[in-house]
Amino acid sequence: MSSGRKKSSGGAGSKSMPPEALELVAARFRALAEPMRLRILNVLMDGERSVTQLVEATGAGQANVSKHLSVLREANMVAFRKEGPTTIYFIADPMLFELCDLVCRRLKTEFDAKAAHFGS
Amino acid sequence: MSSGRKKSSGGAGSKSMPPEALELVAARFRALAEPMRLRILNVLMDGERSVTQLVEATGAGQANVSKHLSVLREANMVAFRKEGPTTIYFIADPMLFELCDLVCRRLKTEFDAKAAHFGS
DNA sequence: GACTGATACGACCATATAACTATTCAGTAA
DNA sequence: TTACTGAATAGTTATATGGTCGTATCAGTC
Repeated sequence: MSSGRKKSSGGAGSKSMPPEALELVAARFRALAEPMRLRILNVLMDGERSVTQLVEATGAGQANVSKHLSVLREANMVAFRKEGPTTIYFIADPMLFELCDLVCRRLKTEFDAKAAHFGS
Repeated sequence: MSSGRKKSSGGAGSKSMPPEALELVAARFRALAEPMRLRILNVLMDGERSVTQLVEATGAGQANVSKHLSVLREANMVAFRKEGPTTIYFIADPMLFELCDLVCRRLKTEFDAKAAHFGS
């Protein structure tokens, strides 16, 4: 049983999902598939920021940051509040912390495994 | 402290990551950003399958499935073994189970929250 | 009202890529 | 060898999207 897995494992994997659900999940991952958006999220993980602050922190153009923020907004990953003329964004989805941690840990594992091959 | 988070939370979020690392993480998510690839992974979560079986299970063209499999291979998410003339693919990254479970649960949470608004 | 700063939006271009068709390659059997 | 099957690849097209520029909108100030 190297790869077999019971159907009753959980709520995610097994039992074929309908196309609409797959599209929703894909859209989720698609929002995270851009380095610039990850950088924005990474900054926001340190605390809320205005658009101008994000522009400075990322080095990207204002229009570009604004567009990426709208993508993250539609994915319900960030939210904002208005404070006078400025808009302040913050992370709205706590899942992001777990998600990024999961992927980063996995990448580190693979990297270490590769490094071990050279170290042998 | 509604959005503040300590810097020492883990290995993922905080402390700005270098662009190369962000690109690696993005590539990871990019591989999961296609419904068809999710469908393939979903089938593989029930156990290993040949390419032909995947073609039948997904309803996609053979060339298309093959290309998606190569993407998943490069992302180290699936692996394969040859058995005579057929190639048998299986999930190589256990992280996928957690990852999909995480996203699916989150989607369900949001869906239920929206449904509650109508039910009130 | 006019002006300034902060942000969002639309148009545009360049690039990436999903899906399809046809072809090629590898392995097996006759 | 030839024929057949399973799988990968090349070439093409259509679409999606990231980045940039210019402009619109909106809040605050003079």
